[in-house]
Amino acid sequence: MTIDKNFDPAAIEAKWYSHWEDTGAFRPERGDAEPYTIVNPPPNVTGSLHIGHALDNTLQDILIRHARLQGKDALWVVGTDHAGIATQMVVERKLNEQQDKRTNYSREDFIAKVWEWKEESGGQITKQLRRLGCSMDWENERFTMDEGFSKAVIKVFVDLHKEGLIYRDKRLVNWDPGLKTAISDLEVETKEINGKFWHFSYPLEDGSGAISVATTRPETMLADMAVAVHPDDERYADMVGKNVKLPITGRLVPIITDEHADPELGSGAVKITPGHDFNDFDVGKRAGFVPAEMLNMLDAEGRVVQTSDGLIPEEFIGLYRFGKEGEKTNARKKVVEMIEAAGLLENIEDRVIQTPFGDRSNEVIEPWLTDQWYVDAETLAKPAIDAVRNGDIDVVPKTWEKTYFNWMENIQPWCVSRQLWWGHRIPAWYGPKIEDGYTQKAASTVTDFVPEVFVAANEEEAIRVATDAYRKKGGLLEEQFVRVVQSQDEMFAESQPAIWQDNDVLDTWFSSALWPFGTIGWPEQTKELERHYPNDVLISGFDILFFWDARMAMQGLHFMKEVPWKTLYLHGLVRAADGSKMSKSKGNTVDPLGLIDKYGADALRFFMAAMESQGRDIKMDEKRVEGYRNFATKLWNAARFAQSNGISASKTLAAPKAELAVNRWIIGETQATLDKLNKAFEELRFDGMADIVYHFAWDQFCDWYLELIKPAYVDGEQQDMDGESQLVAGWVLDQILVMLHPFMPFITEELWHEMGTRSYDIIHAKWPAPRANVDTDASAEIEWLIKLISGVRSAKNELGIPPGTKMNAFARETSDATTARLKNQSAAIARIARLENVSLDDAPDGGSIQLVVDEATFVLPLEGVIDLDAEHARITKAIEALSKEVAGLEGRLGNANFVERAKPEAVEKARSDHAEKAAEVEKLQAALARLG
RNA sequence: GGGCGUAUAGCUCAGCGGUAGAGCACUACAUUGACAUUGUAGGGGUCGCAAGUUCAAUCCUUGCUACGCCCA
Repeated sequence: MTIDKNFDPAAIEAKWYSHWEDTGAFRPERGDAEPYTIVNPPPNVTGSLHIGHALDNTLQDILIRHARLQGKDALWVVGTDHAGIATQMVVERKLNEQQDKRTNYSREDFIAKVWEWKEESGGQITKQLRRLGCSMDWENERFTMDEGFSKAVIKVFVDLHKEGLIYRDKRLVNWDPGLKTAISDLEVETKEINGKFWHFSYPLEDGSGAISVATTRPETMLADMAVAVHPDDERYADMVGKNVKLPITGRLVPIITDEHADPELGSGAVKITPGHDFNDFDVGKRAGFVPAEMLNMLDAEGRVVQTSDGLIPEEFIGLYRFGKEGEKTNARKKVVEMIEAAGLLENIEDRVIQTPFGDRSNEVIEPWLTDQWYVDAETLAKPAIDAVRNGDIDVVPKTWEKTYFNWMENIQPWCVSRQLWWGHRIPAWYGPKIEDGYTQKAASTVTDFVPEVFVAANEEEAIRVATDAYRKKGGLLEEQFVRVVQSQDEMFAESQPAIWQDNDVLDTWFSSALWPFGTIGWPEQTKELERHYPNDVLISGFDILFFWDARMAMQGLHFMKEVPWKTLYLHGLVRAADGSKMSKSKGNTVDPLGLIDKYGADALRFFMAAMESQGRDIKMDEKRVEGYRNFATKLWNAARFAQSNGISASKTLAAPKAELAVNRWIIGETQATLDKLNKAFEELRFDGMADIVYHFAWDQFCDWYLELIKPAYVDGEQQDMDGESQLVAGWVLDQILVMLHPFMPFITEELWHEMGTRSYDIIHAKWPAPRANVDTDASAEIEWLIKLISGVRSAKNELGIPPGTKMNAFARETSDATTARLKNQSAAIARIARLENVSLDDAPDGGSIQLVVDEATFVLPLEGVIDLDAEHARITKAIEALSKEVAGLEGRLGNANFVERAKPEAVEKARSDHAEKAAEVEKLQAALARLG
């Protein structure tokens, strides 16, 4: 086996990934080992891998591979999210392309079509995650709508309902007229748009005058129910209690007082539309209107409908609330025109308006009065707040705690019903109120019909529960049973006791909140559940802290009585090179698969790790990805070099015994690197991890160690490497491969096998634990050698002497230790520093380079080649730089305050630094004097 | 309006109570030798501004400025 001259990532990536997957390498049987668990944020089944996924999943894979190398029973749960709205939109769009539409199908048929789409085109992202090298447990891949998980979702709904933590309520919701569904507060994005502020004059009923109101939404005046003024506003004191006769509708509405009216804004009086404005809803409730009485004037698509008092003129019915692209009708415009025609339009101001938009549809959200299901988030949030406060959940970086607390402490009821077909259908059935009589046929009452609600895990149980309930209330005969129909209309059409299921589905996030336990068996009490809950860490972007993380904390604590994960690690966004947010519409996205094609998955992964410093977004920098591709190439070539020098796979896990200083040194460096790396893992400092391995592999191992042990050429032929160095180099290379494996799984697996026959793949190797000591003598010797070599190289470079020039050296004032080192390292000195002979005799007269290394001065004569002036300048420059440092240290040491009050270590260090540098200055000055 | 974050070399970013580092870029030199996806050497920073604390501040505190994000 010989390593190819060229490193081609593509050639090895597919090979090793399928090997791992085929051999079950991602989930080895380790039932007795300490468990380690991460659940992957389930990507949308419609999704494809974007750069954010690449970051998120790389970080997780690093931790999972590391845990696996540590011998833990590492489980990385993977699956996809059914993504209610997103998926339904995709399939509807496909139908539209064929001049077809969802409503041409029954609910069942449409859902069947979505499943069909999912089987054919969904889950593309799972293939792409494989290309990134993610070592997930594919054998147990989950889907938020698979049978087991759905069971968990239904159970959670039923149980929360039983506990009173889920309830149905009529109140204003954020209604998306584009998608025709309610959405939660989190799915609303407030944006500033340029709008207008219309000032209308509302005449008083008694003809005694008028009151001026201003609004940004004139069309809603059709459903006005009051005019409010501030209780302290003297201007309107005598009007309070009177009625206004609204223009257009002629509705009589009272002038009321409410703190909400801001005396400073406009005239100080505001129109109140409780059915279409969140503030007005509250004002309306305070004024004594119950939600069921509040006037609604819009349908699900935002078109005007008749209010229950029938006062909206016929010409308005069916008009869209305001004009926008594609909507020819415009209730807003018509209202303003009619007000103006009536002479009641006072003026129009330009104004920037905070406007709510649906995050998926980008439609202006309409506050709409409907019955929806709500989760009592406040109650569920409390334990989740405590868990972070008392450290059961460790938030990394800590700065996010404040954001978490702030949101959780002000949490609002969570609207979880969605008017969609794709998703978990709400397990609630409705039936007639017993006191209304279930055989009631009065069609006119159907609209306002308030049903009996039966929440049950399935239809059978719902029938049972409903039957029991009706019998108990005496509405059913003993032999009668409730049956299930499709809708309330069907029930009213027939004179039979019947129930029908809620048509809505649950918010996608309601189900994904159960991911940490629903994927590992719950509600069954499985062994997996016991072993892998709580999960060890959750890695997520901060953008889903509220959507997902916080809700997992709430549901996990409620149903499992334990936190879902011990650590919550939040990372930032990957931004475009210019710092802007990547988005498809801006066209500035970077395709991670393209980067993998170009530089290899290992390079992209290493980039993600290296750039991930806590609490900061990552700016895309393709040059750095390229740099890490170069790093992989470097490693490849180092292994090739090793192989060609008889270095092969280490036979030992422990560091080999070594006599040579260079080997003792590199073993110590390996240990030191490992210590630093382990610490970085503990602290989840991904950038630190990458930095540590990178510099050890490249600087220490390749640039110094391999150069130092490289055998010399004799008569054009390279000599054999000594056996000890072969063993040690093989061992160190193995340690590097293993340490690097979590970051660069593909190249490390390839080289692992190229270096020799192995009894296991590197994915299952043992994390290094050399327990070697740092040999301080050996380290000092090699550090000295490096200083000497660097000094010679640097001097030659500055004096313009070709680096290959061979010279001799004469050492002055050498200590015994230096004399010994010179002897020990003579081969390396000759080969790398190109000093063929280092003599302890006096140097001959004439031009020479003079180097100070510790106590000794090395004189390198080269008659006729040394430019005396240049050498003079070089030494002078060095003296100047050093003298500056010496002066600084002297200043500090001369300061009584420093000597008395600074930490003793600091004073001691200043003293020794000063002595060392002052001595060096002296030696350089002596050298300068000798130069003449 | 409230909260959070960021400001360090030309660029992208680490860092730290003892006067600064990496990668890229730049400059010079090098090549029968693992690697030009390379090597060696080098230049480049009053650490956003101001005040305070301290023997000592790029680091801690406060204020300011600029940019970004979240919530209302």
